[in-house]
Amino acid sequence: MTLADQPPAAALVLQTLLQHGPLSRAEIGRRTGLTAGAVTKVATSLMADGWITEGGRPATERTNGRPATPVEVRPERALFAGVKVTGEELIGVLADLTARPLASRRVRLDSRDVGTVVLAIARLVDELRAAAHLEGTADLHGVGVTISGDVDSQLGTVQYSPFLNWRRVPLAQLVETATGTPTVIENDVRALTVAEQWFGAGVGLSIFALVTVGAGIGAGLCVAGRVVSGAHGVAGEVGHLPVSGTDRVCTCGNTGCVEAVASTHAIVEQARQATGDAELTMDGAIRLAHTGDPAVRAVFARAGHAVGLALACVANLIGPERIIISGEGVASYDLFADHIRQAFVDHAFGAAVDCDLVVRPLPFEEWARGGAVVAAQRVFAPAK
Amino acid sequence: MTLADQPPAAALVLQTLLQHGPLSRAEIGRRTGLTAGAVTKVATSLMADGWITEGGRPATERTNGRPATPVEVRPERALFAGVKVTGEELIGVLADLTARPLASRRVRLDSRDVGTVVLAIARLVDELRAAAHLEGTADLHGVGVTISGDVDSQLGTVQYSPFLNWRRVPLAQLVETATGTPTVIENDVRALTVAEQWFGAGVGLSIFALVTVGAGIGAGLCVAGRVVSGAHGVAGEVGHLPVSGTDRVCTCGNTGCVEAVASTHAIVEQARQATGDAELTMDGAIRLAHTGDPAVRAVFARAGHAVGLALACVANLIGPERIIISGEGVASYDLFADHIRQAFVDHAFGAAVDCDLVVRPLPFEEWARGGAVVAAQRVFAPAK
DNA sequence: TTGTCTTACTTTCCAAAGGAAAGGTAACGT
DNA sequence: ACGTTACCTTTCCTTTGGAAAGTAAGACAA
Repeated sequence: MTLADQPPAAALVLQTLLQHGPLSRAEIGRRTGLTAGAVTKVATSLMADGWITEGGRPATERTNGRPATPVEVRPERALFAGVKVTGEELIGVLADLTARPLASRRVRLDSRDVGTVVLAIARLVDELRAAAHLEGTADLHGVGVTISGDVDSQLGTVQYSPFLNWRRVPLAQLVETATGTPTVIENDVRALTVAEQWFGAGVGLSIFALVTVGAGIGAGLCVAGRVVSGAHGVAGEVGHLPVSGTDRVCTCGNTGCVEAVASTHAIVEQARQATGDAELTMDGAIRLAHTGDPAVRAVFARAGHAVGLALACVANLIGPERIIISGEGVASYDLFADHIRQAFVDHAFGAAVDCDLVVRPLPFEEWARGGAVVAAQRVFAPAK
Repeated sequence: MTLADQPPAAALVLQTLLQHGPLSRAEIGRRTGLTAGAVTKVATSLMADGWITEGGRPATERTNGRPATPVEVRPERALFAGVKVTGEELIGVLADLTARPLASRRVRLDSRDVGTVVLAIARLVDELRAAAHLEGTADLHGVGVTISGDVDSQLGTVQYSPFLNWRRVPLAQLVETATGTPTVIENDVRALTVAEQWFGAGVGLSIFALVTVGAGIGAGLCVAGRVVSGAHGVAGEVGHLPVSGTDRVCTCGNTGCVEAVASTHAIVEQARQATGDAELTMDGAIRLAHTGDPAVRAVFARAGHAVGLALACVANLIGPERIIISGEGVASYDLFADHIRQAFVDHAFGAAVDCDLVVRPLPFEEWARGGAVVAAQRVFAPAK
């Protein structure tokens, strides 16, 4: 089922293939530091177990010598379900071993009661499982549930979820029982970070950050191949970095938080104040800004400035190779972009400005896919 | 010479003994996860090579059964020199394997020319070497040079040092040639962080930060056993987090930097403005504050507030188990302490307030000791 | 066609490392 | 004295991956 009965190097080889597509055995050896003999043995073993297969075009060009026989991952070897839980709905995705999404479903939640939600998750997973059967492959290998808030993925418990008002819920156990499938849970931003680490804009980077801008503003940090969880479950809380003046009060009760000026809610509120239109929506504000309304544009400018400062904090503190900017807020990115960049380059210290800023509009399904990747990690990156 | 001819587990065992004093073989097995047999083998091998010795009181209490025979590190097995280079002087320390300082020297620098400094380092190391001979043990095993600025410890080059105005100086190679002893170099704050990680307030913590407050304000981060270097050599730049208002301009040209209000220089300058006394020194400012001068006290309060915000940023972003506060500024810590703590608890998000704040007055020799520890790391934590 | 060159892959052999398990050892209590 | 307990040692064995020699498959040239 897992790689447990494979040699340790098998995980290394599989990871390399997952991240870098079809490769010849020789190339795998070069990248992993294994000898050619070792690669052959591992590859044979992985092939016997259906994890990889020969075929696929080699990435390398023609040369002298014997032509290479590339091997590649068999994506259908294992399927995973990822479920993102919000206060209002469940978003589910079925993904294969290479994290390609095969199906997705959304379900509204009418109750935030633990039992109800667990049942809804189980039903959603069953639908995805049915879709998996349509794919004509084996059963689900694992389920990954992601949720915002304080999640202890080791224990498998949700320590505290503000949106659902849950405390110390052993969600992994509950979902595992309800679905009959091994289940892991993880904080939503961290799961998204893991997905980017293995299959997104973080592949191959030793250290990077993922910042999501939207209803909330959060971040995931990946250092030396592991996503930082923080000693107390708190990490990547860029939304509450105190960098944006003292005039607005954040939902957390403080002043100065990035979220107090740059969250969707904060932007709408400020735009309403600026225009005097108490009914203004985000879309309306974006339209006004696009038509050049100076007051609304100033709101976006300030938000962009705050986000830029937050990115500078991240860059100055951990020195990432790249910061991936994402989230619903990215839809109106053109309104912030210059201000984000400007504030960032102004306040990034020294070589920290060399940090690469990348914008990725990750749709909501991507968040659910993060869950699937976390579940898949149990297979291809065991015991980390 | 090194642990190279010892089994891989030897490093693990030696590290455990270095960090947790005399332990019985059984206890080592429990802590490292090795079997009893493996520990015996490794211990025998380490003992044959002089790294450890039987003896020392066991930390555990009397119980039934055969009494334990504790083993402990032989500190004199290897000696290391640590040198901290500043713009004005060299500080050198001779330390043993357990990082205990055996001797220390200071030398004024009258030139910042590379050749001159290298020569002065070599002379200083020779003096320490002489002291080592007095100790009646073997020769120096390694030299660790630390220096503030952008240091690439892999390459062994100082990429940029503002204080010395050096660029791309292959210092490790130069010092190694001049002293005839294997030499490593490292950024000074990172070296201090490594020292705390192995032998200080960071022992046993999975994630912690060290913040130094003084002429500059910097930090070292230790995540999952490794000190973060940053992709571009920049990391832990808390001094330039933009959290402290826009009225004062930092040396980096920006406004809002913590250093602009909380560095020694900034405090003196603000105190001079507040009192109108253009000759006021730091000591004078501290005296005035202690006698209750409200204007000067406000300067310290603001500095403490800024440092507290910076600590909150660190806590919110990486979620350390502990933040060690250190540096020359700690001398007047009583003037800041409450404001630091207040700003920290106000702005630390959620469980991040559980982060432990510890004050450690690390004298300047400790910085040099950091270099010795970095050099020693090459022995007991190879190839990390 | 044939030989040589180059690179890819496979096979065989082997040394290292640490686990499992059994045995030896030194204290205590009865 | 004897059992109990926990520590330590020894022996044996599996696993793992490296070294090195051998095989395969194409290009190229004579």
